[in-house]
Amino acid sequence: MSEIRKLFEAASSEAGYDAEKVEAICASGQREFLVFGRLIGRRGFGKASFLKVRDTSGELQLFAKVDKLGPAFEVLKDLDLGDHVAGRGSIVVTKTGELSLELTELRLIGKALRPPADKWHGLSDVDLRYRQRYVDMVANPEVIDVIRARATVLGALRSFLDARAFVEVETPSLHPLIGGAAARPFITHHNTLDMQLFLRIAPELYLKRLLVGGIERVYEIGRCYRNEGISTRHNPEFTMIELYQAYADYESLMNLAEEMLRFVDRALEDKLRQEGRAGVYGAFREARTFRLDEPFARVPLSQAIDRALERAGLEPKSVTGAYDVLAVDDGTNADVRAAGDALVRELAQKSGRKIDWGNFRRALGKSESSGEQTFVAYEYLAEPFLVEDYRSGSQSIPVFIIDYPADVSPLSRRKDKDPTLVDRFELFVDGREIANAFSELNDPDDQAARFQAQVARKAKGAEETMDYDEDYIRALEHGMPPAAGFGMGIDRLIMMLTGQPSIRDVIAFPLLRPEAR
RNA sequence: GGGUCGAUAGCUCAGUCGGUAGAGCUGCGGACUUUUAAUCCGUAGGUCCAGGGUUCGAGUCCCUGUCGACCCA
Repeated sequence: MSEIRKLFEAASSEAGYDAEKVEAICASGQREFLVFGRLIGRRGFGKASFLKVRDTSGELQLFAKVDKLGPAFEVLKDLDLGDHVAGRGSIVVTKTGELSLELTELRLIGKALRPPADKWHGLSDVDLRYRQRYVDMVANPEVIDVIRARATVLGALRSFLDARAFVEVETPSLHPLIGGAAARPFITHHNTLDMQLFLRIAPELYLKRLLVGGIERVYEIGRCYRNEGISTRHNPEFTMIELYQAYADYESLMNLAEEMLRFVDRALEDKLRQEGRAGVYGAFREARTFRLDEPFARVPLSQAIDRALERAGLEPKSVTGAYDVLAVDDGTNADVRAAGDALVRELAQKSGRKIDWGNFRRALGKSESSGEQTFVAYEYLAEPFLVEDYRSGSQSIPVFIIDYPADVSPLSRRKDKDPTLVDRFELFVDGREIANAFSELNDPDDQAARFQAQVARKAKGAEETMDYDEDYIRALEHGMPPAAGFGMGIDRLIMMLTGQPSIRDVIAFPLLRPEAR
């Protein structure tokens, strides 16, 4: 354990240094300490000097006096902010009440040639913060809190799953085919095999092969790559957890997901408390506008649409029954367009909510099936309002949207009672999607047909489609146990738990354009 | 892809009406033995994002581009 931390624990209480403890230490003869850390502040007084030193556990003031330090006092001349120093001395409390180490030894043990960021304003250039994270972290130590929180959360996820007999595996991230999600891949090449490869967009199909092989509970936490734009919610490489459980269905995974989020949050809180950083957890908690402690809502997608429309003051059927009138694309004939325009004018006037009708109609126009239309309706009519529609007190509660259209779910098992729907859910926390899960399709013929449909869409020019994976079909033909699978974006989870507004804040080195010269 | 804002010293920023490029911090030199952004004195530091245009004269006005932030899609 770091000496600074040890010293603080021995000599201070929550409020600050504890005079009695300091006395006790001095009396016990243990007042000598050796600390290492980075110099983050200094105030010089000629023959005396105050140095503020930080290590991973905290900050401590070193008090250098020429009469105690002797010739080593000269070291001060060469010290710059950012340097790493070693200081040995005995604890004292200064006139102003700050716990300090009165130095008998001082050594420069690591030199900083470049100055740190502005000591008062810090580093506020957002681009520079991400580009030179090492500068950012020194200037804004709360960045480290988030990185540490990330490690804690990953550890908690693992212990949660390990305790439930899940096996952690690592599957390939170089894929010969595109599969497991709807996204554009990064393309790369293997020289000796002279083979085109894709960086994985999801580990899904490999994990399900392991189900076929007999690992009944399996999960992977790993990097995935999607060749798409960058935003506050998207980084082209991101970390995902996927887990699969044989002889389970999506309902059991909803229970698991709820438990898992609460477990992880509690683990984060416990860890920070243990480390004496309860305030850090408090700040995370403070930044949240949602709560995890109440049962999550579970709402069928079509009901979510109806409910959102009702809350908007609209008769649900007036919209859900009129998709064909509302849809527009370049080929829409004038009469239909006029009827759609009239309907939207009427709806927009009645609606108590700002709905993006224009883009909703264009998305309907691009839809190729009624299932897609329903999904699009959900995206525009219900999803933007989840935070308003599902609340407890002043906070939103997480929502499982369940029973998606089969048309938008190429890997999910159809519902027994309604084959146009699938046993699937997406979990929204604070209005943001963080997880997607479903009962897995294990019928090789149905899967083959859905791969075919994907290939056909690609032939028509669609970009985010999967390839036909023959080996995966062959695996299913060997018999995959009925199973349910769950995928969650780790980065978004961390954002949510730590209250960070941008995915870049939870990724140490987000992808950036090359530095301008 | 669209909109808004921005880019000036190592860092954070100011720069009026178009007329010699500024401050604080940092750095460097000096004073100072209990400071909390220490203080005080001195000093150094510039491709004003790039290119073009208007003008006697452009950090400032105009155009184009690059990069970034935020919002929207």
